Amino acid sequence: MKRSKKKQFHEFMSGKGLKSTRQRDVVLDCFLASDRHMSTEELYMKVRAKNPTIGYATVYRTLKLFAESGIAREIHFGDGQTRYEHVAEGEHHDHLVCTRCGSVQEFENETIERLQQEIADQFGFQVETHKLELYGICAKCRQ
Amino acid sequence: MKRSKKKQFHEFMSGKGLKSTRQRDVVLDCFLASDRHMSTEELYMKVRAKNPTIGYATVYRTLKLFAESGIAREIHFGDGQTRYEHVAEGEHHDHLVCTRCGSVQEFENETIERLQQEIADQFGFQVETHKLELYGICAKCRQ
DNA sequence: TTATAGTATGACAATCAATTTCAATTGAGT
DNA sequence: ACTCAATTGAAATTGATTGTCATACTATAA
Repeated sequence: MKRSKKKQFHEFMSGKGLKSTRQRDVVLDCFLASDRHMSTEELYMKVRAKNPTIGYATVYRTLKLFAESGIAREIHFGDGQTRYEHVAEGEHHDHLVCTRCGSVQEFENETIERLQQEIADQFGFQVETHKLELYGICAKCRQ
Repeated sequence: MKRSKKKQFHEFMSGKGLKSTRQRDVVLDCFLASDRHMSTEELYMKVRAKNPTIGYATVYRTLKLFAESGIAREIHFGDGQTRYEHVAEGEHHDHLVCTRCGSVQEFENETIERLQQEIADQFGFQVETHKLELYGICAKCRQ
């Protein structure tokens, strides 16, 4: 699956007449090798470890390309930092965000998805994406 | 209901030993007289119209107090601007955000709320708040 | 009402994430 | 290898938000 994401990204790039570079490959590798949720800064640190000459701006720019190409998605948890998560084709997942330790648990629920669709239909609204986040205290922190 | 929000805010303030001032009253009036979703800048403009000497920082600070007091809630739609919405006691509503015209439609759905609770329980997660937003094209923009 | 102590204010500086600028470099097709 | 547009890193810039600080104000006590 990592193979296919690389491919997806490279196809997107060449389709747009954009170039494949050393730096972008490093950023891509770090991203694919990472946890699902990654702040730009976290990724920048990993990239630095591999190649200290790569600049912050490049990481920002490359992450935007990931989002455009569809292999990543921007997420905002309201703490002022943009994060990126991997996008698995067609799959949607939502988040349980612990407000104490910051951990993020994912979940999926088909019934909710369907209800969302119904609601949107009622309003004549055409859904493109959605965001569902539950904030609270995770099991570990509650002990 | 506006009466009670004013009261709620003033009780919060005096309970914390904070003071009621001309400026805060203006900001509060503008907020209560406004649409449900308001960026800080929009509110600042309205405040300015009433009293041009009130500064940006005061509006920011006052909105934070609104959130603390429970009469308002911060919302983030991912466009880099913090917005505030009115909080009606106990009520939760979710959003249909049009990515074309920026309009926001609210909705409520009890079944979804219940499912969220069930999911959280499965993970031993204690929900404090949640956020559900559907992004797409609104009926008006689709025509 | 006046004094008093602590809070609030506005102007401006500072911060933080994110973006842009720009001169120098590099990638890909010819 | 050559050309040209795309890319890069460093630094400057933006835009939102927060902090600083001297002055002004509020609320309570006296």
